Amino acid sequence: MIDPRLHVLRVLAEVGTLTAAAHRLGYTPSAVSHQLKSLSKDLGVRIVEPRGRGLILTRAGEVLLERSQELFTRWEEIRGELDGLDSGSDIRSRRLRLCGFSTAAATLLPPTASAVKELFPGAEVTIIEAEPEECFDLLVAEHADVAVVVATDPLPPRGDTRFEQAALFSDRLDLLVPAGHRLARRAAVTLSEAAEESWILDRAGSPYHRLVRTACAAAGFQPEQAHQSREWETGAALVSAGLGVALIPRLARLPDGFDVVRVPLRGDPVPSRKILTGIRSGSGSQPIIASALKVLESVSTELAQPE
Amino acid sequence: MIDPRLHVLRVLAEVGTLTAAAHRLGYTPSAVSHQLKSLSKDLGVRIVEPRGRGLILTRAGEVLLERSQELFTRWEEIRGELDGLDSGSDIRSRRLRLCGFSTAAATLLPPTASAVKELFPGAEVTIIEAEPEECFDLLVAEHADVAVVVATDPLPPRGDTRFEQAALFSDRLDLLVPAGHRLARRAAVTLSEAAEESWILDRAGSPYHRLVRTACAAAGFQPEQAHQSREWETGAALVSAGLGVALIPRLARLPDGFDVVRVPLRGDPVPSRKILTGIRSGSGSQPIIASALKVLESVSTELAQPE
DNA sequence: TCGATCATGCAACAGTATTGCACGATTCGG
DNA sequence: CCGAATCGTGCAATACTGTTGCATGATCGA
Repeated sequence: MIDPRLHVLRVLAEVGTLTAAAHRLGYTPSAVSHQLKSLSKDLGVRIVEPRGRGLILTRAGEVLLERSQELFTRWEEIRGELDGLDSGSDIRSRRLRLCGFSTAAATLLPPTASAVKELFPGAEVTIIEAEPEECFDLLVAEHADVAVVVATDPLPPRGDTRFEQAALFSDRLDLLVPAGHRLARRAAVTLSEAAEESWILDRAGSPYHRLVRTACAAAGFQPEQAHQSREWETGAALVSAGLGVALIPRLARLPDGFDVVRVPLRGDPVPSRKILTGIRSGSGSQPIIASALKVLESVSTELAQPE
Repeated sequence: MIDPRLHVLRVLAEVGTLTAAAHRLGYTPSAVSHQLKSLSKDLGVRIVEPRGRGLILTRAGEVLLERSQELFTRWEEIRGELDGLDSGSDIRSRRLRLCGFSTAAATLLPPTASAVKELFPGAEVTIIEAEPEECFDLLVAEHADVAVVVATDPLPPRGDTRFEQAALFSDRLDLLVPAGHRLARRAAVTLSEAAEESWILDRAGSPYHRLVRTACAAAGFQPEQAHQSREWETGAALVSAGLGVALIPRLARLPDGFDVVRVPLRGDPVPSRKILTGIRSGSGSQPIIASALKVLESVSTELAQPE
């Protein structure tokens, strides 16, 4: 509704080079170049200028971006208002697209989807699994309406007026140990009790790696990284083989067949990762989106409740 | 920048039938039908519904129109802000398109254009002659930036938030009489002194016809219409031939060679037609448009001054 | 009831946007 | 200091969205 070329401009402002922006948007550099050129021509104002071998926004470009955000927000509000009063017409029903990182997509979103479908009969609910940073791209591109992401991630734009973010719940971390481990029988342990263990982490630089290091630092030690794993499943396999211990979010379900034990952590604060929701600014006025957020909340407390 | 389909919807709301809207927009009915359909699909809301053999807006359509106007206004403001701070880049210079009814296009706009061109070197200034009602269409379609119209015209949407209208000046009306007429030598006359004359007017229903009748009614008589003329020039020819008298705005210049005399009118109020300017709401923040309005004002007082 | 007016759907078409590739400019590593 | 890599841009070919023209069914006025 609002000129999509503004999205292109915004991505360019973030990444700094036209090529990277194009890649992220699924266009070719040539296309992005033309879009910006035509936008600039339509406005009669120069909005980008070469800086090194990349492009930066001119003052006009920055102002354009800054001010136009209000348009997007306002538009989402209007959409919401429209949905609200269009009682019962099902020209194409409602449509809701939920996106989230893998764990969320597997555990949180399916029950949410079916609950929303019950509240809005005839609505079409889609689930998209995507990396957290990708999620926000999906939001702006209108390929998704609600995002569920991990707060710790590198690029959840903070204070970005494009989005409204809200804390959903804290996903507590459990200590994952082999079946025969000295801590396996304990009802709960503090993180520092595992300070001397060998640790299985994601590779350095990854969001999860940072999360674990931060938690351990808060407990007063540096984990010794013995092995790397990206997926919970491989991590569990390594733990099961006695190669070390790991932290795993309560939400992450493991396949059967691993000889491992989840030991709840206690402490103050209790180690956890923060899950939050994101929507396009203003889109919360759309009934189906508002209701999705509500359902998400009840679903997540329900999942987090069992200890 | 804002979705142009909203313009289509607005015109439809005004005229009531898709075919008429299409005709006014220069599209075929088929195209308009598809535009509305795609808009409706994108929104997931029914925005028009059949009423008789025309279409009317649903409640959602009305709200959409009402609320989206703010977007257009805001966008114009942003444009203005951009133009303001883009100091000295001439990527395509500024561009200004003035539109006005025939007399204005002939007398008011040319000096305005050249004055603006001096203030904004390298700016490209265009003049478009158009009927007053057409002028507003040109504004919304972004084919023109400033309109100069006669207030008396049938469809200058009053209180329409799409436009900002401002009184420019009062164009006094002169009495046009043949050279040897009994009033020809007078320095000024009241309108009622010509009550018994034969009158040359535009055809009934035209804006000018209404204007003259209103003026005469204020002076206490009904003009007897002897002949019809659409253009000032033919009217002057008829007057010159002794077939009657006419009212002609001070602004309207007549070609040489007619044996006619302009006699200024006096009275309270002095018979005149009101000229006003129109711009898209918010676009007044664009420096070149603001300056055009300013220049227009000084140009018109200058033209109206000589007696 | 007949004729006129209207909105809509479908296939053909036109115009716009995108792609792929080549070129010139800039930067970084050795 | 130089070569390789990366970047943005322009041009012709292509793909696509949006428009046209016409036929159809529906509604209204006389």
